[in-house]
Amino acid sequence: MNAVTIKDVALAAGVSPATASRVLSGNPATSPAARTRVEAAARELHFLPNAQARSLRSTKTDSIALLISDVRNPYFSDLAHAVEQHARAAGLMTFMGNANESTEQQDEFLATVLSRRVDGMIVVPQGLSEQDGNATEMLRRVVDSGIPMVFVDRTLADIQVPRVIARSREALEEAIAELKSHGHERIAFIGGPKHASTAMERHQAFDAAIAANGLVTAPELHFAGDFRFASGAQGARWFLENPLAPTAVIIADAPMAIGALSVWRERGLNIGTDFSVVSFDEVDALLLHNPPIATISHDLELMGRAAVQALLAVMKNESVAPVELLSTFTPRPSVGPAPDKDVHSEGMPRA
Amino acid sequence: MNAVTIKDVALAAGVSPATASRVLSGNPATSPAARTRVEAAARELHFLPNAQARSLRSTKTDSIALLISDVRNPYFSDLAHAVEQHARAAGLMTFMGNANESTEQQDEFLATVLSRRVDGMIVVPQGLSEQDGNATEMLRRVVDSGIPMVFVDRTLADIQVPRVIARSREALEEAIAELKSHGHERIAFIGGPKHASTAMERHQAFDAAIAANGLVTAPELHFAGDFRFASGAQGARWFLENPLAPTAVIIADAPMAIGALSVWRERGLNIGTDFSVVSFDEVDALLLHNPPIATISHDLELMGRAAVQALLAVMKNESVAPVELLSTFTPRPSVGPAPDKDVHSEGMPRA
DNA sequence: CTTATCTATGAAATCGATTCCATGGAATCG
DNA sequence: CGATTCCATGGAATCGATTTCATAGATAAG
Repeated sequence: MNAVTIKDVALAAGVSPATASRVLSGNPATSPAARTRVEAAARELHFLPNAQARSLRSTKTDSIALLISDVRNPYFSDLAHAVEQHARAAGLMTFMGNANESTEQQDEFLATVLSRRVDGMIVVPQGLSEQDGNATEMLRRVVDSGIPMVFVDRTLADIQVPRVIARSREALEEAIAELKSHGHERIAFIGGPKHASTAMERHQAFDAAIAANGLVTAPELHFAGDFRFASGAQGARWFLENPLAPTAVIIADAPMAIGALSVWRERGLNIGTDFSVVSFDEVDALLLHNPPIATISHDLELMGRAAVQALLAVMKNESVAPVELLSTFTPRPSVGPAPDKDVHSEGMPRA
Repeated sequence: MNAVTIKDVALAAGVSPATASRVLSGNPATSPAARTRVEAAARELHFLPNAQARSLRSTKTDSIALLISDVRNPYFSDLAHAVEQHARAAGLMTFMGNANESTEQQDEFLATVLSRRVDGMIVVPQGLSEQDGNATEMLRRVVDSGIPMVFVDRTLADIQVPRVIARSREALEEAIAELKSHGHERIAFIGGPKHASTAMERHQAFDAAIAANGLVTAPELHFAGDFRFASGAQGARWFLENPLAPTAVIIADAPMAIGALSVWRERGLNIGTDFSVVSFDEVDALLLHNPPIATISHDLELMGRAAVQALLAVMKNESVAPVELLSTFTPRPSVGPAPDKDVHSEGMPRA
């Protein structure tokens, strides 16, 4: 492999490995003479330090791990990109892992990364700590190991770690007020999986906003998806067949929204006319859709930056206050007047 | 941190560290008695081996690195997901890095990963080796270091490494034949950046197919983008203002296609009527678009699997033949009859 | 019953860096 | 000028595992 070790460099430079090490790691206790010769030798030999040996001794790695829930969800890839760029600016390499919405894969990544050592971790956590203790056991162990860690986007109720999350309450209020002003009274909600705190937060905020606006509140208006395409498609069918005949729907993330829209398009329905749609997350497919979909979105660049800042603070042993970012509601033509008749009886072209 | 070392486990189990190590790494030269006691002690103490120490000695890490060009491009996140799942199935952890279409970030990741040791690397390489030697110098050094490596999706002409790539020639032939059958004669091409081999391959295949079909061939029909949203938007304007008044356009990747479509939509143009569009990559936004966009797509699950298989073979010192996957053309309503009059004169609503 | 073979084990070397400690020589001080 | 501090340096210990090597004890072979 890379046969060049620091001994080779030291030999070539005519100094001891200790001195070579000092020069290469910027220790000031080195003479200019030694410095130039070691540097020349290192360059000459293409010396690349063995990070394992280095951090085995020094316990520093200049790298962090980032665990996201789903690489293929643009929400998370945007977040990942932001985290990576800001970490890079702080001199930290980012190792990305994909939990794939599974606690097993989350645990595997955590264990690997913990045993390979990183200086800190930014985690979008999964799991239902309350009901299913061992779903988050590994995570708790990692936290207990003392490695600097922050949660981003999602949290776990019973694991206390600095966090950067989004608050959708206000934006949902706006969205629902907007729907109400268009005459909608029965609004459905296609939500996310219980293991994601964001799903719970959005669901509760939805209920609160519905109640505050005096609109119809019923468990039948809530569909439990899993934040992925297929469950959005299911939700779309559920919506069409809903006995309460809702005239609008709010969807808790983009992949589900896309799944739903693809079903509705197939059935020839007209969004904004037959019924109204608001989705979380602002992604190309929703903006390019005809009509464009009203969204509740997050500034992921900001979220990524805040997460990195929080982690850097934790790494410096500073105390970090939780960060709550506000979501933004953007009205678009996917919200239109509530149809006179139910979309479910004759208003619907072919269902 | 994780204060529990193998010595603690050995002590607790009443054996030497050597025996503990043998038990924990599955060495058969261990007595059942020792085995049970060490295993119990390890479980008891929540022992997590220090991967750095382990692989410092053993030079095995059970992990690979995956370098992609752009996390936010769904094409690559799909590929990443496939690679990750198949690597996982083979017992390998994947560390993902994002080159962000920049050779600098590519080099940083390569250096970090090389110095932290991984057992192999799957790389979507960037850079123009022919013209700009040092753009790929680091990559060459990594290859020379002897670490098992395969290229996926893209290649570099002068670095010989097993590869898994896609061939678009046939699919482009089909696409262009389809366009021709609809009466299109002047077809434009919005291509990718020179540093990506896929951009070159698609461009050449386009030229070949155009020539084979006896259609208009002219440098003015080619726009050089960079595989990203903004350059697609530029390309869209370039297309509308093109003096040769092309009636159809093929776009070399999805982010550019989305950028272009958003411009055209803003101007109120009707795809499939005013002019026809074919895009590479099959992503939600293109399928949900109205009308759906005809695409030339790749089986990324297959590509990811092939890449992992190739890497595993290289790691076992087997020789690996290059893999070429065929792209698939899927006609959709974004391809329609060529307009009688130029879209560029009066056919165009408001430009 | 003796010798040869095998098995499980521990002590010690090893991987490649960093860091503690001791030291010789230069610089500073009284 | 002698005593003291400072500086750069090399030798050796260290990080936490794996692996080599030697050995005691058990087993098989003659």
